[in-house]
Amino acid sequence: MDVLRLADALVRVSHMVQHVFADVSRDHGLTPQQTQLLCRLVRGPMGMGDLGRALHLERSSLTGLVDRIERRDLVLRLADPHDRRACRVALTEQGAQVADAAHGAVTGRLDLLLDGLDDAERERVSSAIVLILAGHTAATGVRWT
Amino acid sequence: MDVLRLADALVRVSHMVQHVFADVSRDHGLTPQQTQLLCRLVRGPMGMGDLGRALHLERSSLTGLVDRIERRDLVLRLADPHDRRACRVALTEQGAQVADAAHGAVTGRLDLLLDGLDDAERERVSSAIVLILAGHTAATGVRWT
DNA sequence: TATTGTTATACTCTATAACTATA
DNA sequence: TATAGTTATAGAGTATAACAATA
Repeated sequence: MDVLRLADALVRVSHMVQHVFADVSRDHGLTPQQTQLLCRLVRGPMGMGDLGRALHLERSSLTGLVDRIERRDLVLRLADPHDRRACRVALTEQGAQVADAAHGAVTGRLDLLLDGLDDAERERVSSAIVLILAGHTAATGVRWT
Repeated sequence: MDVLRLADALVRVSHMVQHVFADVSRDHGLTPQQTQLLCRLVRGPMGMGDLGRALHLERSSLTGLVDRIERRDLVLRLADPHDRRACRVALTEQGAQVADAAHGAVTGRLDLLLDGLDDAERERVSSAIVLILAGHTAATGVRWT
Protein backbone atom coordinates (compact mmCIF):
# COMPACT_ATOMS: atom_id res chain seq x y z
CA MET A 1 0.00 0.00 0.00
CA ASP A 2 2.84 2.35 0.85
CA VAL A 3 4.68 1.04 -2.16
CA LEU A 4 3.13 2.91 -5.02
CA ARG A 5 4.58 3.54 -8.44
CA LEU A 6 5.12 7.25 -8.85
CA ALA A 7 2.96 7.32 -11.99
CA ASP A 8 0.05 5.88 -10.03
CA ALA A 9 0.63 8.32 -7.21
CA LEU A 10 0.48 11.19 -9.69
CA VAL A 11 -2.81 9.95 -11.12
CA ARG A 12 -4.34 9.67 -7.67
CA VAL A 13 -3.17 13.02 -6.40
CA SER A 14 -4.44 14.52 -9.62
CA HIS A 15 -7.93 13.15 -9.01
CA MET A 16 -7.83 14.50 -5.49
CA VAL A 17 -6.84 17.95 -6.71
CA GLN A 18 -9.67 17.81 -9.24
CA HIS A 19 -12.13 17.23 -6.42
CA VAL A 20 -10.80 20.18 -4.47
CA PHE A 21 -10.94 22.24 -7.64
CA ALA A 22 -14.54 21.23 -8.27
CA ASP A 23 -15.62 22.07 -4.73
CA VAL A 24 -13.96 25.46 -4.76
CA SER A 25 -15.37 26.28 -8.19
CA ARG A 26 -18.85 25.50 -7.03
CA ASP A 27 -18.37 27.67 -3.95
CA HIS A 28 -17.54 30.54 -6.30
CA GLY A 29 -20.41 29.90 -8.70
CA LEU A 30 -18.14 28.54 -11.41
CA THR A 31 -17.63 25.27 -13.23
CA PRO A 32 -14.15 23.76 -12.95
CA GLN A 33 -13.52 24.60 -16.61
CA GLN A 34 -14.43 28.22 -16.06
CA THR A 35 -12.10 28.42 -13.06
CA GLN A 36 -9.27 26.98 -15.10
CA LEU A 37 -9.91 29.49 -17.85
CA LEU A 38 -9.91 32.43 -15.46
CA CYS A 39 -6.73 31.28 -13.73
CA ARG A 40 -4.94 30.94 -17.06
CA LEU A 41 -5.64 34.57 -17.84
CA VAL A 42 -4.21 35.98 -14.61
CA ARG A 43 -0.85 36.48 -16.29
CA GLY A 44 -2.42 38.59 -19.02
CA PRO A 45 -4.66 38.37 -22.11
CA MET A 46 -4.26 35.42 -24.48
CA GLY A 47 -5.39 34.63 -28.00
CA MET A 48 -7.90 31.85 -28.56
CA GLY A 49 -5.27 29.66 -30.17
CA ASP A 50 -2.83 29.77 -27.28
CA LEU A 51 -5.64 29.46 -24.79
CA GLY A 52 -6.98 26.38 -26.52
CA ARG A 53 -3.58 24.72 -26.49
CA ALA A 54 -3.07 25.59 -22.83
CA LEU A 55 -6.46 24.19 -21.83
CA HIS A 56 -6.25 21.24 -24.23
CA LEU A 57 -9.47 22.24 -26.01
CA GLU A 58 -10.60 22.40 -29.63
CA ARG A 59 -11.17 25.94 -30.79
CA SER A 60 -14.91 25.52 -31.08
CA SER A 61 -15.11 24.23 -27.50
CA LEU A 62 -13.21 27.25 -26.32
CA THR A 63 -15.52 29.59 -28.23
CA GLY A 64 -18.46 28.34 -26.19
CA LEU A 65 -16.58 28.42 -22.91
CA VAL A 66 -15.50 32.01 -23.50
CA ASP A 67 -19.01 32.95 -24.69
CA ARG A 68 -20.61 31.75 -21.48
CA ILE A 69 -18.12 33.38 -19.17
CA GLU A 70 -18.09 36.59 -21.19
CA ARG A 71 -21.88 36.79 -20.73
CA ARG A 72 -21.19 36.94 -17.01
CA ASP A 73 -18.72 39.80 -17.48
CA LEU A 74 -15.76 37.88 -16.13
CA VAL A 75 -13.75 38.10 -19.35
CA LEU A 76 -13.96 40.09 -22.52
CA ARG A 77 -12.63 39.77 -26.05
CA LEU A 78 -10.24 42.49 -27.15
CA ALA A 79 -9.35 43.16 -30.76
CA ASP A 80 -5.81 42.10 -31.69
CA PRO A 81 -4.15 45.20 -33.15
CA HIS A 82 -1.81 43.12 -35.34
CA ASP A 83 -4.30 40.65 -36.79
CA ARG A 84 -7.87 41.54 -37.52
CA ARG A 85 -8.93 37.88 -37.54
CA ALA A 86 -7.75 37.32 -34.00
CA CYS A 87 -8.90 38.40 -30.58
CA ARG A 88 -7.32 38.44 -27.18
CA VAL A 89 -9.27 37.21 -24.18
CA ALA A 90 -8.75 39.28 -21.04
CA LEU A 91 -10.06 39.22 -17.49
CA THR A 92 -12.42 41.98 -16.45
CA GLU A 93 -11.80 43.57 -13.09
CA GLN A 94 -14.47 41.34 -11.60
CA GLY A 95 -13.00 38.33 -13.37
CA ALA A 96 -9.60 39.06 -11.90
CA GLN A 97 -11.10 39.22 -8.43
CA VAL A 98 -12.92 35.92 -8.88
CA ALA A 99 -9.82 34.26 -10.32
CA ASP A 100 -7.75 35.43 -7.40
CA ALA A 101 -10.30 34.28 -4.84
CA ALA A 102 -10.69 30.86 -6.42
CA HIS A 103 -6.95 30.36 -6.74
CA GLY A 104 -6.45 31.32 -3.14
CA ALA A 105 -9.16 28.95 -1.99
CA VAL A 106 -7.69 26.03 -3.91
CA THR A 107 -4.16 26.51 -2.62
CA GLY A 108 -5.52 27.20 0.84
CA ARG A 109 -7.34 23.90 0.95
CA LEU A 110 -4.38 22.02 -0.43
CA ASP A 111 -2.12 23.60 2.16
CA LEU A 112 -4.29 22.01 4.84
CA LEU A 113 -3.32 18.62 3.46
CA LEU A 114 0.38 19.39 3.57
CA ASP A 115 0.64 19.48 7.35
CA GLY A 116 2.61 16.27 7.46
CA LEU A 117 5.45 17.64 5.33
CA ASP A 118 8.24 19.83 6.62
CA ASP A 119 9.67 22.69 4.57
CA ALA A 120 12.57 20.69 3.18
CA GLU A 121 10.26 17.92 2.04
CA ARG A 122 7.89 20.38 0.38
CA GLU A 123 10.76 21.96 -1.46
CA ARG A 124 11.99 18.56 -2.62
CA VAL A 125 8.59 17.46 -3.90
CA SER A 126 7.96 20.80 -5.52
CA SER A 127 11.28 20.66 -7.33
CA ALA A 128 10.59 17.15 -8.54
CA ILE A 129 7.24 18.26 -9.92
CA VAL A 130 8.87 21.18 -11.72
CA LEU A 131 11.18 18.67 -13.37
CA ILE A 132 8.27 16.49 -14.41
CA LEU A 133 6.40 19.44 -15.85
CA ALA A 134 9.49 20.54 -17.73
CA GLY A 135 9.59 17.11 -19.33
CA HIS A 136 5.99 17.48 -20.39
CA THR A 137 6.66 20.90 -21.86
CA ALA A 138 9.59 19.53 -23.82
CA ALA A 139 7.43 16.72 -25.19
CA THR A 140 4.32 18.72 -26.07
CA GLY A 141 5.28 22.37 -26.22
CA VAL A 142 2.53 23.21 -23.75
CA ARG A 143 3.83 25.47 -21.04
CA TRP A 144 2.52 25.06 -17.52
CA THR A 145 3.45 28.54 -16.37
CA MET B 1 10.20 30.08 -11.58
CA ASP B 2 11.91 27.25 -9.77
CA VAL B 3 10.41 28.58 -6.57
CA LEU B 4 6.89 27.29 -6.64
CA ARG B 5 4.58 26.75 -3.73
CA LEU B 6 3.86 23.06 -3.41
CA ALA B 7 0.12 23.68 -3.64
CA ASP B 8 0.59 25.41 -7.01
CA ALA B 9 2.86 22.64 -8.19
CA LEU B 10 0.18 20.10 -7.32
CA VAL B 11 -2.46 22.03 -9.27
CA ARG B 12 -0.24 22.24 -12.31
CA VAL B 13 0.85 18.63 -12.31
CA SER B 14 -2.78 17.69 -11.88
CA HIS B 15 -3.76 19.56 -15.03
CA MET B 16 -0.93 17.89 -16.89
CA VAL B 17 -2.08 14.45 -15.75
CA GLN B 18 -5.62 15.32 -16.85
CA HIS B 19 -4.35 16.05 -20.34
CA VAL B 20 -2.53 12.73 -20.50
CA PHE B 21 -5.65 11.04 -19.18
CA ALA B 22 -7.81 12.74 -21.82
CA ASP B 23 -5.49 11.74 -24.66
CA VAL B 24 -5.26 8.14 -23.55
CA SER B 25 -9.01 7.91 -23.05
CA ARG B 26 -9.63 9.15 -26.55
CA ASP B 27 -7.14 6.64 -27.93
CA HIS B 28 -9.21 3.92 -26.29
CA GLY B 29 -12.56 5.27 -27.44
CA LEU B 30 -13.53 6.47 -23.97
CA THR B 31 -14.26 9.76 -22.29
CA PRO B 32 -12.03 10.62 -19.31
CA GLN B 33 -14.97 10.06 -16.98
CA GLN B 34 -15.58 6.61 -18.39
CA THR B 35 -11.92 5.72 -17.98
CA GLN B 36 -12.00 6.85 -14.37
CA LEU B 37 -15.10 4.78 -13.75
CA LEU B 38 -13.58 1.65 -15.26
CA CYS B 39 -10.33 2.06 -13.35
CA ARG B 40 -12.22 2.44 -10.06
CA LEU B 41 -13.87 -0.93 -10.61
CA VAL B 42 -10.67 -2.88 -11.19
CA ARG B 43 -10.51 -3.79 -7.51
CA GLY B 44 -13.99 -5.30 -7.64
CA PRO B 45 -17.69 -4.37 -7.93
CA MET B 46 -18.98 -1.33 -6.09
CA GLY B 47 -22.41 0.00 -5.16
CA MET B 48 -23.65 3.23 -6.73
CA GLY B 49 -23.30 5.11 -3.45
CA ASP B 50 -19.66 4.25 -2.89
CA LEU B 51 -18.89 4.79 -6.53
CA GLY B 52 -20.49 8.23 -6.49
CA ARG B 53 -18.48 9.23 -3.43
CA ALA B 54 -15.27 7.94 -4.98
CA LEU B 55 -15.86 9.80 -8.25
CA HIS B 56 -17.28 12.88 -6.54
CA LEU B 57 -20.56 12.64 -8.46
CA GLU B 58 -24.22 13.07 -7.57
CA ARG B 59 -26.12 9.83 -7.78
CA SER B 60 -28.14 10.93 -10.76
CA SER B 61 -24.99 11.84 -12.68
CA LEU B 62 -23.57 8.43 -11.96
CA THR B 63 -26.74 6.74 -13.17
CA GLY B 64 -26.24 8.27 -16.61
CA LEU B 65 -22.53 7.51 -16.71
CA VAL B 66 -23.13 3.87 -15.83
CA ASP B 67 -26.03 3.68 -18.29
CA ARG B 68 -23.88 4.79 -21.18
CA ILE B 69 -20.98 2.52 -20.42
CA GLU B 70 -23.25 -0.41 -19.66
CA ARG B 71 -24.74 0.01 -23.15
CA ARG B 72 -21.27 -0.66 -24.50
CA ASP B 73 -20.94 -3.83 -22.43
CA LEU B 74 -17.99 -2.59 -20.41
CA VAL B 75 -19.79 -2.83 -17.07
CA LEU B 76 -22.95 -4.42 -15.79
CA ARG B 77 -25.25 -3.96 -12.82
CA LEU B 78 -25.46 -6.91 -10.46
CA ALA B 79 -28.20 -7.34 -7.90
CA ASP B 80 -27.05 -6.82 -4.32
CA PRO B 81 -28.01 -9.99 -2.42
CA HIS B 82 -28.31 -8.12 0.90
CA ASP B 83 -30.35 -5.09 -0.22
CA ARG B 84 -32.95 -5.26 -2.93
CA ARG B 85 -32.84 -1.51 -3.51
CA ALA B 86 -29.13 -1.53 -4.28
CA CYS B 87 -27.01 -2.78 -7.15
CA ARG B 88 -23.35 -3.46 -7.58
CA VAL B 89 -21.53 -2.23 -10.67
CA ALA B 90 -18.98 -4.67 -12.06
CA LEU B 91 -16.58 -4.76 -14.99
CA THR B 92 -17.35 -7.16 -17.80
CA GLU B 93 -14.45 -9.19 -19.13
CA GLN B 94 -14.12 -6.69 -21.97
CA GLY B 95 -14.37 -3.81 -19.52
CA ALA B 96 -11.54 -5.25 -17.45
CA GLN B 97 -9.37 -5.50 -20.56
CA VAL B 98 -10.08 -1.91 -21.55
CA ALA B 99 -9.47 -0.67 -18.01
CA ASP B 100 -6.17 -2.47 -17.87
CA ALA B 101 -5.04 -1.17 -21.25
CA ALA B 102 -5.99 2.43 -20.44
CA HIS B 103 -4.33 2.31 -17.04
CA GLY B 104 -1.17 0.91 -18.57
CA ALA B 105 -1.13 3.58 -21.25
CA VAL B 106 -1.52 6.39 -18.73
CA THR B 107 1.23 5.18 -16.43
CA GLY B 108 3.39 4.39 -19.43
CA ARG B 109 3.14 7.93 -20.73
CA LEU B 110 3.77 9.40 -17.31
CA ASP B 111 6.82 7.20 -16.88
CA LEU B 112 8.29 8.86 -19.96
CA LEU B 113 8.18 12.15 -18.09
CA LEU B 114 9.98 10.76 -15.06
CA ASP B 115 13.31 10.23 -16.79
CA GLY B 116 14.95 13.01 -14.84
CA LEU B 117 14.29 11.40 -11.47
CA ASP B 118 16.37 8.62 -9.97
CA ASP B 119 14.84 5.78 -7.99
CA ALA B 120 15.44 7.38 -4.60
CA GLU B 121 13.83 10.61 -5.71
CA ARG B 122 10.82 8.79 -7.12
CA GLU B 123 10.38 6.94 -3.88
CA ARG B 124 10.58 10.15 -1.91
CA VAL B 125 8.01 11.95 -4.03
CA SER B 126 5.74 8.95 -4.06
CA SER B 127 5.87 8.70 -0.28
CA ALA B 128 5.10 12.38 0.10
CA ILE B 129 2.07 12.01 -2.16
CA VAL B 130 0.86 9.05 -0.14
CA LEU B 131 1.03 11.26 2.95
CA ILE B 132 -0.92 14.03 1.22
CA LEU B 133 -3.59 11.59 0.06
CA ALA B 134 -3.85 10.17 3.56
CA GLY B 135 -4.58 13.67 4.82
CA HIS B 136 -7.31 14.04 2.24
CA THR B 137 -8.82 10.72 3.24
CA ALA B 138 -8.79 11.75 6.89
CA ALA B 139 -10.54 15.02 6.04
CA THR B 140 -13.17 13.68 3.65
CA GLY B 141 -13.49 9.97 4.19
CA VAL B 142 -12.88 9.35 0.49
CA ARG B 143 -10.33 6.64 -0.02
CA TRP B 144 -7.91 6.92 -2.91
CA THR B 145 -7.05 3.22 -3.09
C1' DT C 1 -38.69 7.70 8.18
C1' DA C 2 -34.41 7.10 5.91
C1' DT C 3 -31.84 5.24 2.12
C1' DT C 4 -30.84 3.45 -2.77
C1' DG C 5 -31.26 4.35 -7.08
C1' DT C 6 -33.86 6.28 -11.18
C1' DT C 7 -36.37 9.82 -14.00
C1' DA C 8 -37.21 14.50 -15.76
C1' DT C 9 -35.23 18.66 -16.89
C1' DA C 10 -31.97 22.22 -17.89
C1' DC C 11 -27.44 23.49 -18.43
C1' DT C 12 -22.51 23.11 -19.48
C1' DC C 13 -18.75 20.86 -21.88
C1' DT C 14 -16.75 18.81 -25.93
C1' DA C 15 -15.68 17.37 -30.69
C1' DT C 16 -16.41 17.27 -35.84
C1' DA C 17 -17.46 19.55 -39.92
C1' DA C 18 -18.53 23.48 -42.46
C1' DC C 19 -18.14 28.30 -42.68
C1' DT C 20 -16.39 33.56 -42.74
C1' DA C 21 -12.93 36.81 -42.70
C1' DT C 22 -8.31 37.99 -42.82
C1' DA C 23 -3.28 36.96 -43.77
C1' DT D 1 -3.67 28.76 -49.68
C1' DA D 2 -3.34 28.94 -44.80
C1' DT D 3 -4.82 30.64 -40.38
C1' DA D 4 -8.06 32.65 -36.51
C1' DG D 5 -12.17 32.20 -34.96
C1' DT D 6 -17.29 31.11 -35.24
C1' DT D 7 -21.56 28.40 -36.18
C1' DA D 8 -24.26 24.20 -36.41
C1' DT D 9 -25.01 19.95 -34.58
C1' DA D 10 -24.83 15.95 -31.72
C1' DG D 11 -23.60 13.66 -27.83
C1' DA D 12 -21.64 13.34 -23.12
C1' DG D 13 -21.34 15.12 -18.38
C1' DT D 14 -23.48 17.33 -14.37
C1' DA D 15 -26.75 19.04 -10.80
C1' DT D 16 -31.46 19.78 -8.75
C1' DA D 17 -35.81 18.17 -7.71
C1' DA D 18 -39.23 14.77 -7.63
C1' DC D 19 -40.08 9.98 -7.54
C1' DA D 20 -40.23 4.62 -6.59
C1' DA D 21 -38.99 0.77 -3.98
C1' DT D 22 -36.95 -1.13 -0.11
C1' DA D 23 -34.91 -0.84 4.59
